[in-house]
Amino acid sequence: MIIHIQGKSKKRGHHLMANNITISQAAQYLGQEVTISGWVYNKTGKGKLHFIMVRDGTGVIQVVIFKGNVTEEAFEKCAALTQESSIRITGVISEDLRAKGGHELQAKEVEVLNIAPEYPISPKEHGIEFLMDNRHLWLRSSKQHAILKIRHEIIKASRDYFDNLGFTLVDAPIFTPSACEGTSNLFETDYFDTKAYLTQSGQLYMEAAAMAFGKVYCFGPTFRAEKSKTRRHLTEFWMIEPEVAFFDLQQDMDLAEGMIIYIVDRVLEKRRQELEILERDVSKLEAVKTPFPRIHYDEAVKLIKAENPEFIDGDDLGGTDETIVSSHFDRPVMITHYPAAVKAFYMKRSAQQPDRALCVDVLAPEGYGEIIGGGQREDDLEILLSRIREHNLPQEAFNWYLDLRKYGTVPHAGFGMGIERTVAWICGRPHIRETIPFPRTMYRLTP
RNA sequence: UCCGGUGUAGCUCAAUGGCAGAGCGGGUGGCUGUUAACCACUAGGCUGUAGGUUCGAGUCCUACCACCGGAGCCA
Repeated sequence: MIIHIQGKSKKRGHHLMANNITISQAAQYLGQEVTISGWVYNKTGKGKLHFIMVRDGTGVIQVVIFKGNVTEEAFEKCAALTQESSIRITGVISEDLRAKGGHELQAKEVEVLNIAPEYPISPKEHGIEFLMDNRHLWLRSSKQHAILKIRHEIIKASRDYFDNLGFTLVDAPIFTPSACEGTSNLFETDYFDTKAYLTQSGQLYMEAAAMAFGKVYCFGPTFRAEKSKTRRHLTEFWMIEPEVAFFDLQQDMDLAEGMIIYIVDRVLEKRRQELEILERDVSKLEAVKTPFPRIHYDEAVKLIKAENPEFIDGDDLGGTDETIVSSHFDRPVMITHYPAAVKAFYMKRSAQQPDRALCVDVLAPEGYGEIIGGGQREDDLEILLSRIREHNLPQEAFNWYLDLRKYGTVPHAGFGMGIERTVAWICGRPHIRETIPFPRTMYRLTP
């Protein structure tokens, strides 16, 4: 057999007719001749022998090239390969316990697509600013790769969860004429001869959709122009927001709990390998089982005051307060009945405690904080009107929303789950900026 | 916006107010089983910017810029 290494597309069409496979499939092709396309992840050698770690997005495999087996020219070409050079290799998959993963590719033919110049991200440590400046390249690193694979699994699992329950996906607009909740700062854009704002929530639109379809959800980006500088904040982040007609707070909480269980189970089932790469303590995730503790705001305050005496009853929970509460439980905890004063205008009030909202926040374990906020919506037209006035919101902007209470109003509830915070928790990452492909923060708009 | 911190080689970091340094990465050479290989040699600098103190400033002072961590706000 003629063994040679092919140069830059010199003999296209004369390749050995081998199967094109992904590295993840390599184990199924032991002893067979295959072609793999990918990038040089790392290279080492021993004089007349090259070891090239090649990754293709599905895995990493060691490619072995012996000088005695190939031409001088071919060997030189492989010697010139640099980190992140792109190549296509044909060879035989063989078993070898010295290789990571237990098998390797004995190269017969290598096509060099591109020799990369000095790659900025070396296998050693780097600072966060440098890595974020190189985010477009950092995505190739194993941990970042694993995080985004898990992010995909979480998104897919949430959508499957709702789809399986008969929900309809109804996407909300990104451009909105006004604030949804009237609280946080919005990004303003020129919209022809008027102003438009980037959405901070699809919820109001989901309420309209729920009255048309019964069970709906939306999934999309949301924007907050807050000058927040913490590990929990981005200016652009993704939310999944279900809304269900005829649901009350209890049913809403059941829905949220079921979703979290479903997501965690799915990630444990399908993304073990990625959790391992991230060195995630999976026992923490395996502990996430039904039922989740459901505690009243007043109970939460007791827990908080025991450790933070300065907390003022009636205030919203701060980051450290959330950590105090969640540290008492090994699974997500649901806090209900916050003071209505700290919540949005559309929250329905409790009949037993008129100063409390029929709302729920879900705090992730291990100090990851709020991942879900939701509750039952005010369904009475007159009460909603007075709330809009109390909050000094422009009634005109909410006329369409008020129509939902005019024409066949029903009890309904829903929630929003922040994808990045959920990914951060499940992946055990300290900072949410690693959980989105290209993060946007107060100080970062590139790449 | 407030509080604290850091800016030195491509990267990660050293350097009592007294010659600008190491490891990694890059380059050259060596090695037939490497796993972040190893060995030898080598190139690489307006010490964030602008002022100031000093015989002398990477080091001390002032302002600014950039980023990091935290707070507030929130998902």
